[in-house]
Amino acid sequence: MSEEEQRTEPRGRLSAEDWEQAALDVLAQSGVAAIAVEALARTLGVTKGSFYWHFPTREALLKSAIDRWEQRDEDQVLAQVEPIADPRERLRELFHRVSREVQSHRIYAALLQASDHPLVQPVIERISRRRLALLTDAYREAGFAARDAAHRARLAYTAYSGFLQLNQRHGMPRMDHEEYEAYVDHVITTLVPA
Amino acid sequence: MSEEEQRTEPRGRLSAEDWEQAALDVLAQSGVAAIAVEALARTLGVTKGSFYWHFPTREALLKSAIDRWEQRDEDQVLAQVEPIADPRERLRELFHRVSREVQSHRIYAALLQASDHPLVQPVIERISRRRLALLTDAYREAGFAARDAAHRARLAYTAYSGFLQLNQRHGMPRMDHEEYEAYVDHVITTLVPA
DNA sequence: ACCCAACCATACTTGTGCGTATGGTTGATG
DNA sequence: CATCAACCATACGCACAAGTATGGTTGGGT
Repeated sequence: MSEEEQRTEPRGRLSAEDWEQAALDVLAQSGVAAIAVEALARTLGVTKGSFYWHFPTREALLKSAIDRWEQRDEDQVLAQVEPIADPRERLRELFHRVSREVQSHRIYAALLQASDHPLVQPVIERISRRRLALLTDAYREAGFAARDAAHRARLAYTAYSGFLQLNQRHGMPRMDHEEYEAYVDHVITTLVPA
Repeated sequence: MSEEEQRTEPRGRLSAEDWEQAALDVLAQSGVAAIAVEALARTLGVTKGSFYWHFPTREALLKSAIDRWEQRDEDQVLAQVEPIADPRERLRELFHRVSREVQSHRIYAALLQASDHPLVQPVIERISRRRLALLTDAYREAGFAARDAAHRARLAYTAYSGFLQLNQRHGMPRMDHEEYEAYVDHVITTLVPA
């Protein structure tokens, strides 16, 4: 979680997807509340007149953008991790991947912070269930009893969420790259059975 | 984290503290954004005219209320846990206490969710530092090397934050009382050295 | 060349919540 | 019992962001 990413605002006419992408960028950097149609219009070089041609309402944009992200992200995670046969190795890889991604986790963190919003609450719930199930299955395959697997998965997932919460946006004493790597290793050796 | 708590709205004239307490109640249940002066006035049975006698602005109320909570909460935690001599026992007690408190953690969770707010950001930062230091010290006393102690403390604290985030307000598959106890035990045996 | 659908600008209306202005009520105190 | 400070009500003003109404522009197909 070190590099920066930036979208290039499209020149010329816009499509609904352009608005969704712009919304996701703002979401990643400033949270759900910062997604305002006039502000978005400014960054896209147009006015709200354009927006309300593509979407009936701000909520509609939010929904489309978030759904688009959820789809992309979920496919990506599953494709990268599911094929790994050994469950311990799969868990380690999962932790490592998660520790290196940037934009997608920024968005998840932003959604997490706005999880009282009626539109994002079900998204968070779906994602939590899916990822928790992914972890739980891996732990079971790794030899954990059903209950312990569920608990360990929950622990891992809450640690992940809490980390996003406390680091990305503010909060904790920051770590440099080297210490961050050491931390990730510590987490893996603590939470993944040898 | 199972019982409910409720403040009784005071009859008769109000003081600044009454407003602060009401604000904290709303904060615990509905988050920072829900602290609105007209809404608060309604629940207190008065109008905004009253509010602006006690406080110059909404932000001032927020600051006072949060500061009051931070003070109370910090004193309480430290008083209850610091006297325990054995570091492992202290850690276990800490986890258990944290798992049973309600209102104070609701408030912390609410603040966590609003940690991009300029007024709560420094509060979260202070609290994170203090609690992280508390944990780190305990792990060091328990025999961890400096680096490992810091990492384990961070893991424990992020798990705590993430748990609050994902449970209290929404998100994860909910647990009944018995399973919750089992989960806490799992966390303790996983994160506290035997 | 023209025309229509896609796209955008301008100028509104509306709702919400903070803050202000001003005057009324109450209770402790001399 | 009179008075003054503490407390509260009512009625505003104002800013900000969403949404609406309406008309203008642009480009690709015929």
